[in-house]
Amino acid sequence: MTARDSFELQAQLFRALSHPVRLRILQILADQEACVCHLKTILHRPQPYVSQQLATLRDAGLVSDRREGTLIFYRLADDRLATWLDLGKELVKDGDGNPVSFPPALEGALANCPCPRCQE
Amino acid sequence: MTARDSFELQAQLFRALSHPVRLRILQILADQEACVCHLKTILHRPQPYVSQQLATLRDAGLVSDRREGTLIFYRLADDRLATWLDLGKELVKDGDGNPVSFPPALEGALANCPCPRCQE
DNA sequence: ATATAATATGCAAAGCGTTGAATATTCAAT
DNA sequence: ATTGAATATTCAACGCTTTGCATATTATAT
Repeated sequence: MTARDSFELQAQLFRALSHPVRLRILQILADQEACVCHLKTILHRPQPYVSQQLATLRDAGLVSDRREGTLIFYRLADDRLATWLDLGKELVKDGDGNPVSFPPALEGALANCPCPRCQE
Repeated sequence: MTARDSFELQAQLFRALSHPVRLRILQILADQEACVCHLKTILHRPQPYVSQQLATLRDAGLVSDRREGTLIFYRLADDRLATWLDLGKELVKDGDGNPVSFPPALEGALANCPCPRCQE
């Protein structure tokens, strides 16, 4: 492992994080694991689109998944990720250099989500 | 500021960080400020290339600069950035999922650098 | 075996980032 | 005013990312 390689690997990690939808997915998963249909409902995006973003996160080693019947639940691959992402939010500035406030993670069941956690 | 916007701004920050040369520059600046010629010497890259990467970092609000005669010194715009980047290194994994070790920041004067800090 | 629900993959068009090369700017010195 | 040194900007070619859409896979139920 050369020095150049380690920075390339770090850059790959940041590249996987440099997308607003993927960041939203990670924030949702920071709360608790979620199936694809749950994410698709929250994000208002077509299912293949969500699966593609999840594949990018999976390839980067940021999330892992587990199958339960026909549903597949995704979760953060590393517990430290959520904490680190939260810390990083303090460094985000808008166009004028002012700090940015993030919306609270939306928790609980979704009325229009077909997954078992939402249908009880 | 909508929710979608805040994640877009966060994504822009990560995009600026998703480049190996820019990450090396930030690590160098985490030690102390440096002029372009110093960075160019360490990185073995042509001057316009280095200035372009610095412009990307500046546009993202990650570095700021100060002119001293004909030299321009760059430094981290936020003290918390260095700490946060260091923390993030623990999350970097190689292709097999193993942790990655980063080379120590190379400090001190450079023999082949023309800047005043190296010519004493 | 078939049908259906949930998820994944493949593919192409459009957009964006990267890079090298040429050129422009800024400052200091003569 | 001209020169030289340090840095910045512009531009074009190339490659990668994004996105929507069609299709494939996997598992369950009948």
